Amino acid sequence: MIKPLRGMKDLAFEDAAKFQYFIEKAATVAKRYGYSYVETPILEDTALFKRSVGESSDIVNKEMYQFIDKGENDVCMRPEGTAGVVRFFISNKLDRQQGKFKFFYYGPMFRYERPQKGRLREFHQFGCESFGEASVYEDYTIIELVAAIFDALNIKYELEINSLGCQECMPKYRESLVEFLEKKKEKLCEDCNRRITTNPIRVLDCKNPHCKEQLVDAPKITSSLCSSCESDFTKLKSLLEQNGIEYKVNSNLVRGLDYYNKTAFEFVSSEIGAQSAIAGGGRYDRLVEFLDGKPTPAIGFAIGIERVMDLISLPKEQKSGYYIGVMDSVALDYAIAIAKALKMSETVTVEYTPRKLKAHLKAADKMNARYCLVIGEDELQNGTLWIKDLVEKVEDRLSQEQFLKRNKL
RNA sequence: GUGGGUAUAGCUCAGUUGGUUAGAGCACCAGAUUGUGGCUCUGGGGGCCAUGGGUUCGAGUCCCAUUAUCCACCCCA
Repeated sequence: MIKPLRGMKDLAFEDAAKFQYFIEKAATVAKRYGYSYVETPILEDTALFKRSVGESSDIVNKEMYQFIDKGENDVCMRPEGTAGVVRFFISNKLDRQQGKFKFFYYGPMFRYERPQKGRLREFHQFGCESFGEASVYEDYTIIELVAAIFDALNIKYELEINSLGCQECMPKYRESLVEFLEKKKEKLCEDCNRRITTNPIRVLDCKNPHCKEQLVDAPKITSSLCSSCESDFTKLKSLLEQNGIEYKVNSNLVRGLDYYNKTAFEFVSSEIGAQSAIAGGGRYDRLVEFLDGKPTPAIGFAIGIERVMDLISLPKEQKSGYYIGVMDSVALDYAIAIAKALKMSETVTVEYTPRKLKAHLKAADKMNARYCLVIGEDELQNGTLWIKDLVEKVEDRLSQEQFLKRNKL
C-alpha cells in the first residue's frame, strides 16, 4: 500500500472543512484591512531563500527540499512565504512605484524536519505582507489584524512582542552581547557556544534551563535601542494598550529568520503542545534591498494553519439538501431526471440501490439531508413523488410538475 | 540529527504467567407483523495480529532487526 510521505497529510472531511473555514475567515479580515490576494509559485530559485531567510538559519541549512531540476536549475520548495511575495514584489517592479502594497497569501510550505505534534513537513501558512509603510502605526495595525483573525475564529492566544533594533543599534547590542557570552562560555551548552559566533541573538532563545540561568542578567536588546527604535517600541506598546490588546514584552523573542528588524512578535497558544507558536511576524525593512529591489520598508506575519486547526470549532451544520431513493430499480431513471433539475440549486444525493422506505429515511438522516424524496411502487404507478421534510417532520405527495414548480425549476 | 513510547477489524482499543476457532464498542449491512428516520433489541460481513528473522512442542503475547507512527529535544508557523 502506498502511503503519504512522512510528515505529509491528506486533508479531508472535518479537517478540510475547518481549513476552508479558516481561510474564509482570515481572508475576509485581511481584505477589510486592505490586503489583496497573491499566489506565488511553490518552487523557487534556491538563491531566493539563501539570501532572504539567511544561510545561518536552520531552515536554509538543513531543512530545505532542494534539488536540481531537469534544466539543471538549483531549485527549492518554499520553506516559508515571505521570500516569494517579496520576490514577486520586486519582479513586478512595485518597488519602483511610490505606493503602498498589501498582500495576503496562503498555501503549502515545505521543511524537511522530524514530524511531531504541530510540525509537519508539508504544512500550510496564511500570511500578510505590507510594503512601503515605515510608520509604527503599521506595526500596530498588523498585530491588530492577526488578533482580529484569531478573534473572528474564537481562538485564545497570548501575544509576545520585542524590538530587535535597527542597523544602528543592533550591531552595537550584538557586540555587547557577544562580550557577555564569551565570559560565560564554559557554562553554556554546546549549541549556545556554536551560536555565539553564528547567531548570538539566538542564544537568548535557548530552552536549556542551565543556559537560561546564566542568561538572566544578559544585556537586553530593549535597553540598548537607539532613540528612534526606542520611541517606536514605546509607541507600539501604548497603541496596544489603548486598543485593549494584551501583550507581554519578551526580550528573548528572536525570530528564526534572519531578515527581521525592529518589531518582532509571536502569538502563542498554551493548548496545543510543545509547538505553541501559532503566528509569528515582524518588520523586515532591509529584505527588499537584499533581494536587489529598491529599499522599501515592510512588515508581515504568518499563521501556521495546522497549529490552529485544533483550536477551531466549526459552527454546527444544519440539515440541508435532498436525498433521493427508490424502492424499485425501475424508478431510477425517473429519479435521475428529477435530481438533474434539482441540482441546479440544491445539493442532491441519489441512492442507486433500491431499499425499503425505512432504510432510505435512515440514510437521509445519516447524511444530514433536509428532505428525503422516495419513489416507490405507488409513486411510480401514478407519476408522483413522496417527499418528507426531516426537520419539520411533514410529508407530502406531489406530481413531478407540482414538485418542480414548487421548487421554481 | 538525538531520545522515549506505540503498532491487533474501516475507527478506538481489550487480549491474563506463551496454550486450542482472535474479542468488545463505534461504524457498515440485514431483520424486529405489509411503506415512515434519529432510540432500543437481534443477527451478519469484515483480521497475513506492521514486515522479516529468531527462541519454543506451541508466539498476537518473549528476543533481535526493519519500517511506520506519536511525543519530546532541536527548530519554527
